[in-house]
Amino acid sequence: MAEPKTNELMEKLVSLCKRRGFIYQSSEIYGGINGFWDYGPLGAELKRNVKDQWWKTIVHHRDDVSGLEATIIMHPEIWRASGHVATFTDPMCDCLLTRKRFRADQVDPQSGTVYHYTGANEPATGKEVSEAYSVLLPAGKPPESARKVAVQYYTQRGLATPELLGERTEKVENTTRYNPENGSLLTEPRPFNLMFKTYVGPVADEDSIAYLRPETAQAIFAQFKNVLETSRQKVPFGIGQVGKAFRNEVTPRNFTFRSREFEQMELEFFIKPDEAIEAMTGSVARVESNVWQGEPQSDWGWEVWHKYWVEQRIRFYESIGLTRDCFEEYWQKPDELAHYARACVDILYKFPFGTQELEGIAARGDFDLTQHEKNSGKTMGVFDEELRAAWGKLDDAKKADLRQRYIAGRIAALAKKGITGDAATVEAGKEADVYFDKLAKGQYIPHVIEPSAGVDRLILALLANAYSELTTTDEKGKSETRVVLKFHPRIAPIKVGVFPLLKNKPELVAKAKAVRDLLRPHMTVFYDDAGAIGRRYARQDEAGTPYGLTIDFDTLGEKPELLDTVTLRDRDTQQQQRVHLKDLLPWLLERVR
RNA sequence: GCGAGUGUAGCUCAGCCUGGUAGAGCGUCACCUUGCCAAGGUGAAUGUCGAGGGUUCGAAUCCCUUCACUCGCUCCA
Repeated sequence: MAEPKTNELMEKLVSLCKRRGFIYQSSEIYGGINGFWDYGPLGAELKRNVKDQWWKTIVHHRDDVSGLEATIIMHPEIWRASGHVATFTDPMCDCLLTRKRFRADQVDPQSGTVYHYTGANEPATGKEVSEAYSVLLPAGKPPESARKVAVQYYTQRGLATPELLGERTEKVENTTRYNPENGSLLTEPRPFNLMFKTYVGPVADEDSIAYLRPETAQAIFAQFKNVLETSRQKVPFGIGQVGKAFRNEVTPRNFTFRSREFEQMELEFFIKPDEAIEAMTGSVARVESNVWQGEPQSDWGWEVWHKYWVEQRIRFYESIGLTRDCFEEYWQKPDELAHYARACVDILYKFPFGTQELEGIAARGDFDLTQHEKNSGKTMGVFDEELRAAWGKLDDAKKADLRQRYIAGRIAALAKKGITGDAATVEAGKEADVYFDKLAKGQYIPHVIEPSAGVDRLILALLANAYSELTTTDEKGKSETRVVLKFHPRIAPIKVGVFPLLKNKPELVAKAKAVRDLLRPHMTVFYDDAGAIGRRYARQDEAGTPYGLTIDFDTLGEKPELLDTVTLRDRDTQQQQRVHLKDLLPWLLERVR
């Protein structure tokens, strides 16, 4: 994937973004700051359009989704409940020889003989390195292999033919200070805090620590009950949110693709557990592969809902101009899934720098709400009158069948955690008692499907997708390459450019300004009278403006039958048509929204 | 965080090796011109040479430090 051509495209994109005002480096006048990017005039419009389109599609155009806008700083307990405090603060250490990084708590303990050195020198040149180093030699291996590793280390420090100094040995047991692969000493474990930390209130002490949210999802879970109450929604329903999130990434890379401050568009869609569906409808619908599942049905379990949302999300991308062949779907394999996930699909976009994740659609079970119920002590369950009624009519055989399958599922889950045999059977039985007791009363904790998209990487995908070059050759044989950004009209920062054919004719200028004023309440319009008309078209092509309007002498009535008509030029085809002013607004609105 | 490379006008880059006080093309702006695809003319603006320090009579140029970007490791719950 690292062909020069692709890097070239990224370089062109980066410089275009700056030149035309899509994306700038944050704090550029002070030398920039790693992992932060600003959106310029065109970028701000583009991003706004994309977020609006998501919001319209997910929230406004559906009855079963409500919106939320939560704060960036939340109670720190939220991040303990979600597991972020634990997983985002693991100490890490690096191999001093190969630079490979390890989680300090995941290094396998080893025993053997440690060979310590105080340094090394090079008799031929008199150079000396006085850094201490040591190598762990597993029992049974010859001492030469330890020395060989040490020699490699000092060679990296600038000695061509190092002679080791101050060798001494030491027996150790169960140490985690050495690389299991080559015996090299590791660096001291250092904390890697991927959450941005701050302090709430004037006193910066341990008790006032708070975090900038590393994802927007948790706020939705934390406000789940409030939204359920006030929106009068019933499961299945969703809560959507667009907002900033922050991660102290080790290495921000690939322009805005991995930034430390970024924006997410997340939906948490809450559904009934499969057992409840089965109790109410008799069976749970199955996924038929590669078949569109149609509109939501009452017998959908999590698998069909998951598939449904994958399809919905791809349709969204199609609606803003990304075709299916830009994507790859990656269904995570069972052993890759995070502990809380039942399934996860990554929608990958074929970026110039590689095929990378644009959106993840995870089936998270009831993990998050359960965690918050446990940590907050507040119930996250819902009550379903119909479920209670349906449960009352179930025969005992069906109940026993459901319970048996549930227990089998729990035993499998416990086995993953290392709990097996009688202990697992007993534990699963206890869980089943609690769970089915509640189901019988019509109570359950909803499960969730989470389509989670990164706005900034979507913007990058849209820019890469829109980028095209057009090479023209004039009559003198001089060829010229111009850039055209082929944004879908829905997301284009500027919808229409308005140009008087000539700027030294006041009637044309006045009429063009009138046309601009006619359209401006309804869409972004850019008026331009500088330079030749072709130049103005080209400038708008580069900004991705889908339509250009030219006001000429016919508009003013030079040919009476053409009075009040304008030339409408299409960015992608360069074709022109004449449109009457009275038809103009509906014609444009139909295409830009 | 490690290693390599890069950093000069809004953009693309020359100048650096061999120190002598900064240039080109494109773009931008103004005026003229221009009857539909970056036409032409005239004029103009724009640089703490990424930042800080050092060597030197003198630093874009040599040295050190630092920041940012690109690539390779690593990380991406």
